[in-house]
Amino acid sequence: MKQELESSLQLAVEALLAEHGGEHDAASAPQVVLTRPKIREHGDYACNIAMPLAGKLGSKPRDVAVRLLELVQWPPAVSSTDIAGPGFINIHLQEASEASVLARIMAQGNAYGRVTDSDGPSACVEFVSANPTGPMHVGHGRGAVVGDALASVLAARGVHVSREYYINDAGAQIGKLTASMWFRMRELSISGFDEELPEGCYPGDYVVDGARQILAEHDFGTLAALPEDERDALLSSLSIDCMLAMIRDDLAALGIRFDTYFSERTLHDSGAVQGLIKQLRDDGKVYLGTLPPPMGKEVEDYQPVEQWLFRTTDYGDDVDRPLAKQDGTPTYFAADIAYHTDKHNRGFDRLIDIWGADHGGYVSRVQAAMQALTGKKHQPEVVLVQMVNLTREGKPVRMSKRAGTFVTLREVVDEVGKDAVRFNFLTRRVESQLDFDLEIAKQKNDENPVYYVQYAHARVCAIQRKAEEEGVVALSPDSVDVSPLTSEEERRLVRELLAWPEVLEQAASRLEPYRVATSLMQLAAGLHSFYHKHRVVVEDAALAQARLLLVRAVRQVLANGLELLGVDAPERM
RNA sequence: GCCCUCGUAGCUCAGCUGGAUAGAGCAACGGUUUCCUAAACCGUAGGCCACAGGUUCGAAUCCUGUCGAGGGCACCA
Repeated sequence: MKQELESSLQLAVEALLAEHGGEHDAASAPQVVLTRPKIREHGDYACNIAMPLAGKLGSKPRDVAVRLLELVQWPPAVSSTDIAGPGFINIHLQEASEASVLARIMAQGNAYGRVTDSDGPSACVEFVSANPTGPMHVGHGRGAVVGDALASVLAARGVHVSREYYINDAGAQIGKLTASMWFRMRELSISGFDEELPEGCYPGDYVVDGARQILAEHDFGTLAALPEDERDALLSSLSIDCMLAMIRDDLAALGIRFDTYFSERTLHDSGAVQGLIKQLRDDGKVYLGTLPPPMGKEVEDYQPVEQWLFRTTDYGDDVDRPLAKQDGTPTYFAADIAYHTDKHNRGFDRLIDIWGADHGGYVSRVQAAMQALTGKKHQPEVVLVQMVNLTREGKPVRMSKRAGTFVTLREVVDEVGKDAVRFNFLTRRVESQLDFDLEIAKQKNDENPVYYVQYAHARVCAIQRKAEEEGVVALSPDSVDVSPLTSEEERRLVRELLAWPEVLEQAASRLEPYRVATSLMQLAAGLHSFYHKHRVVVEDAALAQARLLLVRAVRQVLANGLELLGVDAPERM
């Protein structure tokens, strides 16, 4: 509907420009964009096109608007238009065409607002990608929830989505994990063991649990008898599996599953990383050079060394970036561009990465590298998720992985519940830092917006049960006369439902899943407000049928939205 | 020193590819339950949109600067 209206107006704009002739032609016509006014009196859609056009033509905005309305050929659904304010064109739609949305929602069900497109673009959505060296913290959880919901929203709009977890199972941190595990295994197995945990190792209890699990399946004596490098290789693999199993379990508790777990190690083992570096060297995109010492940070051990540097400055980065460390092994950056190249080669049209804000400085170099390799700009598309400040009763909960004092994501999910965690993480834009208070999120009261939306859903279910009790049988949606729905509250609900596809479209195109959550809160508010003013199960059979259809449609859209967010839609609360 | 994000009601946040009177929840105050779930609803109060310039017919929104918060800045991931 919106597009129909826009193209109608666009034709009128072009006609108006033609009237003026001269240097104005259709190609120079400003783009007509309709908006939904905040104020109801301003119609269902509003357009500001007369203002910029007036500037172009040297006449008054209101005169331009008048002439446009003379020229335009509206689709039949338009009931009236008017010109308001400095020159806004306000468009009012016929109620019938609005209300027919109810039958459409019931016919389409879960598909309402969705787009299915077998030729649609494919996208790899990479998120979480936490090191398999310990449990996930709350910040990981936010990225996980945002990534998961974003993937769902994209899928709902015709994108063929694959959810992917990049396992950082190579590098020094894994060595630390392995050493920590071996320490705990010896501690558990050797009587009178009194060594101190080595510097840099992970002190958390989860390591002890992991060590116990591995010992349950592997004999300590056999392990101890192995040559050290052989034992390290085996233990690091077992440790990673163990940590990954824990992470998957934590993700499952949040209702998240991935299509692919991609191991960084395989990129090294297959020679993909070295191959990439060689290729870049052959292409002259890499050179041997020395980087200046980093600014603003105390670095005692800086020493100028020649390194293989990627010319990312040619593609908008601040400095060239090293691909290999002093000891010759590839940097994380080298592996990561090999990884992104792999994704690109797998044929994805879009690469979308959800990263924590602490990786913000990393964006331009990966985009630069990928542009150098594929020629595509802004690839990957990176969504930076800001930090979560965990508090309890307003006091910050200090977290340190090294000290082993952090609150894990799992503890929070267990304490607060999956739905509350997910919804709270999804009601805010990712750019804003998020305060998450354990005591507030735990309360099952109105400080928790998730219950507000879920309650609206449960409430419709209660109405449906009541209708059934009273012997009111819902007619086929097509045969319900919706003309009795004339009150302010009813019309508001219809308008909210009508806007739903646009909400999904915007959430997908802007990579902003929070729009779904805020939209659901508005719909829920409309439902609650309606509920208190009007009864559904009433004597007047025609009215009862119309209202029943309305609330069923509301329920359907609430359920659709909650499903996208991964939040349950309970029938009773 | 440089780069990124943020600064809107007492609190948590929407509104930001420029539009009409800056919104919601919580907290505060007052009201609503013979009636489909009060986890709800209705009302009142609450604002120099951090600050200062600029662009524009029009700026919370765009640009520049200042201040403040968070994150980042070779050989970690």
